[in-house]
Amino acid sequence: MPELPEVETVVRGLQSVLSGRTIVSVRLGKTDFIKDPVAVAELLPGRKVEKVERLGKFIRLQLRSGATAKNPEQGLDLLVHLGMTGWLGVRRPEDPVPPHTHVFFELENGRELRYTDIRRFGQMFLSPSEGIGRFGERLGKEPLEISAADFQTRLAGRRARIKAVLLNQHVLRGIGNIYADESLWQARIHPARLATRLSVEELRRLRMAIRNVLRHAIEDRGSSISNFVDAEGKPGEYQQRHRAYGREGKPCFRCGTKIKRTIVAGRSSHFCPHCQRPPRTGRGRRA
DNA sequence: AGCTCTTCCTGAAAGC
DNA sequence: TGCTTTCAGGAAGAGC
Repeated sequence: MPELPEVETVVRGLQSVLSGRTIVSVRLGKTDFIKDPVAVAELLPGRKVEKVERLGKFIRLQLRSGATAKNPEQGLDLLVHLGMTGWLGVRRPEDPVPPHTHVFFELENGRELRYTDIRRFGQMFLSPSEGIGRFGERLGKEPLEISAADFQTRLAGRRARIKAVLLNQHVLRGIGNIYADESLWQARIHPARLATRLSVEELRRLRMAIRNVLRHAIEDRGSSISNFVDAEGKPGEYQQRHRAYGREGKPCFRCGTKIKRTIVAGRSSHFCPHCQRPPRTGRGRRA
């Protein structure tokens, strides 16, 4: 499932093949995950992809139209969220089209930018480039960029369980269920702890764990769970380094205790019951 | 404010 | 064996 490292992997793959390319035409299949499909179909042809970047779990394609004296350049961005099963990549038109491919952008160099999404939990929408600042602010901070001081104040004020806080894209952007569990395991913090009860030292440890986990995951080109593959179709390898996620019943890499799985904040959560001590008022579990 | 539950969707895996 | 049910989860919205 695409989280920050997977989206970063896709974005890096897209940059080389998509930057400078112009969209010639648009073909759409199912459109229930697109906010304004008519606008996508009508406004994108003729626009050039200037830049590809990641905003949390969103992929941002910065598009520019051919500016004339009469028509000053109107910056437009296409934002794509891969949801659970989304894939975005460039193919040749003659390449086989996987099932559930719903968006085709024909490019001027004869290639095709395609969007495939089995479950259609993804999102696609347009935004004026000027509005992207406000969009980014609502999203919370990049976990690899946030300062230690900012991290402390943002998280310490939260009364929710730390797992819920990590998944909240308005606090930090880009962390999903896998990397929340992996980071909490590395920081030795139980997912059901209340964020506001974490010590300064624990918050420091958590920030470092998040940075460490995300950086290694990016190096490994993400985790291939749910058939994730990058923009070229290559799987990631970080799933081989998971220490908590998906390891229920297997020994903890630190102490050998069996990893447990419970529901915290409505999400399946994996942790070591020995290294990650539950809160005193311990709840937040269910069979 | 933040919790739980529900909805969206499909395919894999578990259950019978 | 083969059909049915459950589960997975990112995000948003309802209701409490």
